[in-house]
Amino acid sequence: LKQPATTVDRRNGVALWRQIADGIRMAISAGEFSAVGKLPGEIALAERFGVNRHTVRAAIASLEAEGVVEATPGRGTRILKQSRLKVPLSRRTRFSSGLSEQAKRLEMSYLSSGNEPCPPHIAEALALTAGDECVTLETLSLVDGMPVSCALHHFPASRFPRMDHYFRQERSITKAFAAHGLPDYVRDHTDITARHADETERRWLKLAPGAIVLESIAVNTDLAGVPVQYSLTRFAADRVSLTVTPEAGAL
Amino acid sequence: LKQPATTVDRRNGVALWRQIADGIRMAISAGEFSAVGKLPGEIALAERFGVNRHTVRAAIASLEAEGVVEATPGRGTRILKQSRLKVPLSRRTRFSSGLSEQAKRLEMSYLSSGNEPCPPHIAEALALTAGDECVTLETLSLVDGMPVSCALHHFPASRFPRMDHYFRQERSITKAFAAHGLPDYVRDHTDITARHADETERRWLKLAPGAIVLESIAVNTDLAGVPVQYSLTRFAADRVSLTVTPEAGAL
DNA sequence: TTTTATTTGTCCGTATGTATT
DNA sequence: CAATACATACGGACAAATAAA
Repeated sequence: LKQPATTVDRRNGVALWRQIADGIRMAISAGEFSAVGKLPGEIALAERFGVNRHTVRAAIASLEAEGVVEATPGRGTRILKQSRLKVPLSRRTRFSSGLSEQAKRLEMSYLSSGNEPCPPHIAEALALTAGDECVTLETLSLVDGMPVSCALHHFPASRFPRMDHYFRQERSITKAFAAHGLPDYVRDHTDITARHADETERRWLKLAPGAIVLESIAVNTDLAGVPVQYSLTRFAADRVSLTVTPEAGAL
Repeated sequence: LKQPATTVDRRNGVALWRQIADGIRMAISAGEFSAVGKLPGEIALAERFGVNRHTVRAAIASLEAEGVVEATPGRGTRILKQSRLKVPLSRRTRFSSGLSEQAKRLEMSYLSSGNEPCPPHIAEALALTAGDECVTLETLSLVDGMPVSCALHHFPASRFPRMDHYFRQERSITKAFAAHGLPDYVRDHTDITARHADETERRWLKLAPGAIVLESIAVNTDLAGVPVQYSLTRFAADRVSLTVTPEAGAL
């Protein structure tokens, strides 16, 4: 009797079909089936994971809903998506730079904005005193029409009172800074974690339940080192990888 | 009627209690309850997540099993572990540097090693021709006894034929390089993605099913820019955040 | 010390989701 | 498309431990 190649655990809060869907997705992005361009048969997959064929079917159905594969009776399950977008992180990180070679259409759309007292931990990062006013801005980045990241930005209201207004005009944070008389800015530091996407993120990024987001918390400063922007960005983990390079200076 | 502050989804393969456990763990590491040092009551948490108290209890039970919190009747649920380990990424990234202030015991243990023809994509990164021999080395990093990351390293066999041997003696890649006559090396670039942990990673890193790993692919070079090391490192996402800073130079 | 409120722990039952045969 | 077994989630009620009045 053959031992299952990949084991899955029961009774741990994650349904078997989801664990298997994740396992198949992982194998796809590792290029395991790229030679044939389609998945092994349902029975073969069931043996590989040591589960029933119905369970594999449930996993494939969820991958189909994600647009990762396409199952056709008699033909098999074809793989639709494979590679990830490389998002460069450097000392001069901008949305457009580095992505233009990888895609045709880059858009940054407006979600919401506001004006509120700065939360303590953000005030600290922006070198403000807690309670100082700050401008908030929520944005969504799309690459060739596919949502890639959503972000919540904080700016000191005293220095950049109309960031939201200028952003809605220009659809660019760099240009909104320029409109405030700041021609250039650099990345101070970036903190990267990963977690499951919540409901709002899944809606904005068009993610399936259980999907993973890469969360980056970044602080930008002007050339004198004074903080000008605090950003919390969430990337769809299965669509991007973050690439840290020294070429454009340290991040 | 009050809207739940944090939303969780049903019927998507991830149990509610697991989503809530992740949500509470996230809030803890964000320092949300650090003022009181304990969690809100079960009823308050149930309202916050919009679920039954029993569901919150299941979440807390799993956090208790992880050693994150400790529940006592009448007293509440005390927080035992607080923050994520901040793993610095810089041009001079070393396992020990930057972590020594955050923990007492830093260990790097040996898992396995080998000698094999270099896979094409790794050969390209190491500036070798495909099929050239390379030394592989698998390691596990522990911080205060808790596994934090596991890694698979590749080295050019012609230049560093005994990396595995020296590593097993010294328990340090830096020292193993030094034993080969390479006193210093720097990080060229790092590629970061996130995905669900597979079974092997769950076993090594002591992770629950459904847990997330941050995967970093890094290339180190000598001071002349010649590649010396290709590393695939998987971090337990709920135990670390990767911090990219320019202080020590670019990563 | 007693009382009271709060909080965790345990019991019951019921409905639905998950996985196998 | 069954039928079955188990896990998950909810609702209510009450007991036990703790802390504060």
